[in-house]
Amino acid sequence: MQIGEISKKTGLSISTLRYYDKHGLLQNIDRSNGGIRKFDDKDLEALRIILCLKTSGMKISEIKQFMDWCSKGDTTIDKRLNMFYQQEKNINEQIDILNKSLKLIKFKQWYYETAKRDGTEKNVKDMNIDDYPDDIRKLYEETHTN
Amino acid sequence: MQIGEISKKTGLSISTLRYYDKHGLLQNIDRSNGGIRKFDDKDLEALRIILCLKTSGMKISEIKQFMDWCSKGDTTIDKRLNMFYQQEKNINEQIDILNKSLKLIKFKQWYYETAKRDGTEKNVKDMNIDDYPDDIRKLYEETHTN
DNA sequence: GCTTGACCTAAACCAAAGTTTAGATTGTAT
DNA sequence: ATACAATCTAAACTTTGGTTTAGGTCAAGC
Repeated sequence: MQIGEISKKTGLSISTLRYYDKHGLLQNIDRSNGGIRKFDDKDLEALRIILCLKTSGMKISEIKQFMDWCSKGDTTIDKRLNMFYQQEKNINEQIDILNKSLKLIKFKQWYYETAKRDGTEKNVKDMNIDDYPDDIRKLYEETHTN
Repeated sequence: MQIGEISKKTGLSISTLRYYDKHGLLQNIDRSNGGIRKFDDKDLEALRIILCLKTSGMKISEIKQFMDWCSKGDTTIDKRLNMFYQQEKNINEQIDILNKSLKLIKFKQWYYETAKRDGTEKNVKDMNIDDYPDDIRKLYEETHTN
């Protein structure tokens, strides 16, 4: 497979693929005699991991580190395993943060739904917290502490 | 409250707070006669939203758009409500992506745990998919389709 | 042999989200 | 009055993750 086909399969632009190659994320990609990159399934699998790590917030330089470990062989198995443990933690933290954001978003939805019904923000803005519906007050308290 | 105290309360650096102010995220912050910013609880509440929107992936320019709507009054209630609906969708999509990443991470944890036990990556690399444990094969199939 | 679309590199460019720097001002405490 | 920490601005700088541009090659079909 050539770079154009890989681009279509992964959704990454051709220039991004070349950028990743240049920065060491795609290690020992074959080349034709003329210098054209020849990708195989192993490269697609590497890209799957790269995309996974990238979308879960890992930096290019850290992904390169991992790829370097992969090339280095069995002596780095432990490092790679620990990286995946760490990345699991990172992802779970991100999900927690997103769920917390979601609570504030939900509260604001109620706030603006109320304002919309009233035709004005005034009433809901001046409303006493104790007069919020129970579930909304709970959201408010969870998102407005400390 | 002055900028240093707000910095401590929000965890944002002083320069970031000034950057946000400059880019219109903190609208009509009071100033002392000498020009020093005086923050109040309303500003802290605004920062709560700013942080929530930022950590859930919204760009500074989009957050500014929202703040501009807030300043514009009741005519923009609908736009603001819709923004919160849209942001809920965005967050849920992000969580989905993270959960998908988590599956590949889990698969790789098993892969490297096995390699670690064996002392080499060789066996597990060459292993037939049908010989994966059931739960792991499921993870593999969920993350290696299309 | 020639054309043509896909590919190549290096280097410049870009946007976002800040951070740093330099030099000036404020305002509180002694 | 003076010292001092905290604040101010404008402008330059930084990092990350690419994209764009310019000027070539490659290789398949006619």
